[in-house]
Amino acid sequence: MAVGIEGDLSTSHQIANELKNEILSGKYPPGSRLRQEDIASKFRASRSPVREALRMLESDGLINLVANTGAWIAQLSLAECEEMYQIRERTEPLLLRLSIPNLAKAQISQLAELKKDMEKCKTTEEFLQIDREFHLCTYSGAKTALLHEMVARLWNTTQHYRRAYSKLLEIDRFQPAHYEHDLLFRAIKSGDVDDGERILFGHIRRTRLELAKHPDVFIKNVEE
Amino acid sequence: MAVGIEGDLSTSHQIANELKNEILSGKYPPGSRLRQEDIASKFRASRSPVREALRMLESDGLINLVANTGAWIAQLSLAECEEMYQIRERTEPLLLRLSIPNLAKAQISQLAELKKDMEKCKTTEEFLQIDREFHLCTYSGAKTALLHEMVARLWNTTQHYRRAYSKLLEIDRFQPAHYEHDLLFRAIKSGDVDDGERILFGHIRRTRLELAKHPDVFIKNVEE
DNA sequence: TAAACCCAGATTGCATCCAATCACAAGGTA
DNA sequence: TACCTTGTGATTGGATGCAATCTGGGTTTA
Repeated sequence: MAVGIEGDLSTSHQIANELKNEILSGKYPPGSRLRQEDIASKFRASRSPVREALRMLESDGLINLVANTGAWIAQLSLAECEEMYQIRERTEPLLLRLSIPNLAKAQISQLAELKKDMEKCKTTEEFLQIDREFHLCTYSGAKTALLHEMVARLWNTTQHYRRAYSKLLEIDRFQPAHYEHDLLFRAIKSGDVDDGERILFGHIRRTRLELAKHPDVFIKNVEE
Repeated sequence: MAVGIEGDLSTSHQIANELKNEILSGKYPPGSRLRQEDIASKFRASRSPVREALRMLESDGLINLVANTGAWIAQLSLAECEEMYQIRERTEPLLLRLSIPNLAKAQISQLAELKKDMEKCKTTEEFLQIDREFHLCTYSGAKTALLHEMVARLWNTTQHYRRAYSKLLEIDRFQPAHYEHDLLFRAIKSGDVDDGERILFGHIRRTRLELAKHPDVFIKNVEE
């Protein structure tokens, strides 16, 4: 039985959480295989909770399960990644709209802090982390659990590609993102939901178009 | 070992598929409990594949799993259902936009057939079935697997409430839906993606507002 | 030479048993 | 009477063993 730090979660949940963090941190590259036996011995548990954990990760879209064959870290083609971004363009502005009216002053000032941190951060990993915190903070006023879940899923499944793309960029190519973050911040601060939606849409859309300029980051599309 | 009709699927998948159909057909009301042992004996299998099947259904949003406690048919509050519909208002027009340019003539004529069938159908169950087929057919031109999956999930999780709501309506209250379907069909036939998006948005939005007039269909919101 | 076939090792899928946890009712106490 | 405690039955969670299936390399054949 695995003895985790978080004592009262079931073994399968502990395994799922730990694996999720490792996958999002980039420890396993997309397409790499996960063996039940390996994971089980790593966590000193049997394969039963591992299998449950793998199902949870599959429902998060982080891995793909194939019957009688195994589990692989999810991999997106460029077309699929663009699809994800188009969905983000539609859903995240909605989430922002539902959030803005409920944001407290504490959260506005936290956003200001995060924005400053992001502008002066040095490593890709640091940027990814703070950028995620910033956007999730802009959404934190919304009480919509299901939409939050959906958006988190979209972020998680595209995490690998945001990382790969960010590493390719020169420092000065980040400027547009910083400007957009500033504009977004101002719209939020003044409570302008329409402007917030519009800016966020453009922010995600621009990133999608930038991503499409780097097809080398993706597996080639295997359609037909 | 369960011997299903569909021979080459794993036991867990067969169980998941069968349960899914039963849930969508309304056999189990929202909030009712599912016991692993009962399901296992029903399918003449052990609890192992049942547990896997329950995980699959959870990831489809059809049931809720609580650790050490059990599985329940998913239940939405009015607020959560409105949330689902708002997400649908944003994502389905996108899917329609991506579909329209690729629809073949065969599909257009199939849509015409479905529309006629829907106008003259008698029972709620029949309407639900054909309405679903109609809309999924309008999306069938899009090659976006992930977006399709997401939309299917939204339809599945709101199925119970569409049924309950439809049963409450008088026959003549269906008229607006028929008109919207006709307008949608014309937009699709003429390849007008912008008009298609706009009409579909309005169609889903109107249904959301109608639903909100029938709070009795939902559990009361348990927030705070 | 290239393609099809086949077999062994590896890996997943399922059944069964035992442990851990929960829900609920009966009993005791203020 | 109302509330808290406690114990039992029911239910889920996890470990182990075996059967079913897949993967990949070597061999055979056209």
